[in-house]
Amino acid sequence: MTSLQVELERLHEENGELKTMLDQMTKSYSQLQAQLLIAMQKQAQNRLREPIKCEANGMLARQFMDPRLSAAAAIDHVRNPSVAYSSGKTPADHEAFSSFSPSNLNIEVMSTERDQYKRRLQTNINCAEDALDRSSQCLVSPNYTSKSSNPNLLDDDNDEPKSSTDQEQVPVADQVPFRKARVSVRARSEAPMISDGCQWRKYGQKMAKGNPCPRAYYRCTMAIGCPVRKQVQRLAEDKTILITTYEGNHSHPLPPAATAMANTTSAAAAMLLSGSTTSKEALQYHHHHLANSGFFSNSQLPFFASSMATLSASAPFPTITLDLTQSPMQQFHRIPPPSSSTFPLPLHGYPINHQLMGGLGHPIPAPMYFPPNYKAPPSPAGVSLGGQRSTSTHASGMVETVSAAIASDPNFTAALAAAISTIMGAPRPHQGHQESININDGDIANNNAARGVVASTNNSPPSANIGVPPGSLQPGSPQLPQSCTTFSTN
DNA sequence: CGCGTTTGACCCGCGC
DNA sequence: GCGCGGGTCAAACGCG
Ligand SMILES: [Zn+2]
Repeated sequence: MTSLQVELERLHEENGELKTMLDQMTKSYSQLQAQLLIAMQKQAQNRLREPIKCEANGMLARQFMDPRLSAAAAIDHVRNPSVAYSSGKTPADHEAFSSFSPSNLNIEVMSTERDQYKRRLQTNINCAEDALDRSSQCLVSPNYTSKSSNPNLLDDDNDEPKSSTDQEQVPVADQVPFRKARVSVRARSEAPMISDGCQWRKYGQKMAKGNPCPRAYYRCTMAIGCPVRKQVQRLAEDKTILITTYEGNHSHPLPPAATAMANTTSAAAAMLLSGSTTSKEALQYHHHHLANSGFFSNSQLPFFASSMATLSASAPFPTITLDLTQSPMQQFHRIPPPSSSTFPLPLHGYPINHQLMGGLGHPIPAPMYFPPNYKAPPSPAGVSLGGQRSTSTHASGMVETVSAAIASDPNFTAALAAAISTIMGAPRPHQGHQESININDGDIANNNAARGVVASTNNSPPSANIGVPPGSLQPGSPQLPQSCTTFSTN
């Protein structure tokens, strides 16, 4: 009895420690991510400024524009990331890469926002930055703001008073840009909706043009003003594949269960952005670079998955597509649409899958799809945080929470890796260059919540989704936190 | 009765 | 100006 008690106590302590650790990790993760995103933005901007030979589409125009404009555009661009995940089986399976990683990601980037962007740029040049919507901003918890008090996150900002810009002048809350970018995720799922840890309210449904299956529109309801939207639609050819397209950044802290997705999309969006701003070549370069750089060894990044990236000139919005459909074994090579080009890119596939699929620490009811070959995170990941613990995730109560939190770690690692890799490889062919980035914290002023829509919680539609445990909010991990640091890329 | 979904109207950009 | 298509609004619906 006594020994048991002692043991129990010990466990409690350990638990506490773990929690703390987790919290810290989460924080740093968030910070890193924010930094990363910012860095990416920056790169994008730089890229825009330099007249690079981009094969591309609309981007060219931008590039040649007034630097400022382009910068603004870039920013703007960045701020609205939209990411779509598409999963499904790949139509063709070449063996592109073998992947040890659970899922091969197929990334398609359609960088075709051009016209709209141009326009937008022209119209609100004055402060694209401000204009960035706070809407898509993610706020950071107050505590987060330790370092970041400098108001300027972008160099450009200096030039222009961000103060009263077009609309609301919120402190620069939006470090993370992406206004229009979209991230689409493809995943096999019988459930009507993938549980991504967020709460969604359906606000519309429409028959898509070339698809028998209707497209559903959801809005994030975890916070009243949250600008995040998502569209869910089944693939016409294969109805078992669900395509979820995300747009915007959460303006509120996310529960652990939701961070994976959020982070993933953010990273993808960032990549998209850097990619879009980058030429295809650059991307390839990036990939190559990554592959060759000893920076990360595969062993260290168990979660890395190979993926394909596609740039397309025909998409309305810059969109990046992550294909989670494949199980590790079935690799595939996606066949790019005629107008797009694909190339391999490293991305963190596993975690996504894991999380996306609802593989959080806690058991989730049916709706979720678990990857057939899903295994506990490879312990080799020991290097990475928390990897080892995640294996032992079936606990209850507190542990559950913790494990859930931990579950997101792998993702964290992957996301980070992806992000970093993007940064390192993509941007400048010419290496060696240091940039310091300052991010300030902001708050979000945006509240268009005023709409008639009532906020409600719970995402699960009748049949499927599972919500996230209400209590498991993770204040410390806003999707895009801010901080200020220096990044060196080379 | 409250709240989320349903569903047709409505809006808006775009091409003709 | 018109039609189309993607996207959103919001009154009505219907489920606990
Ligand atoms: Zn949200």
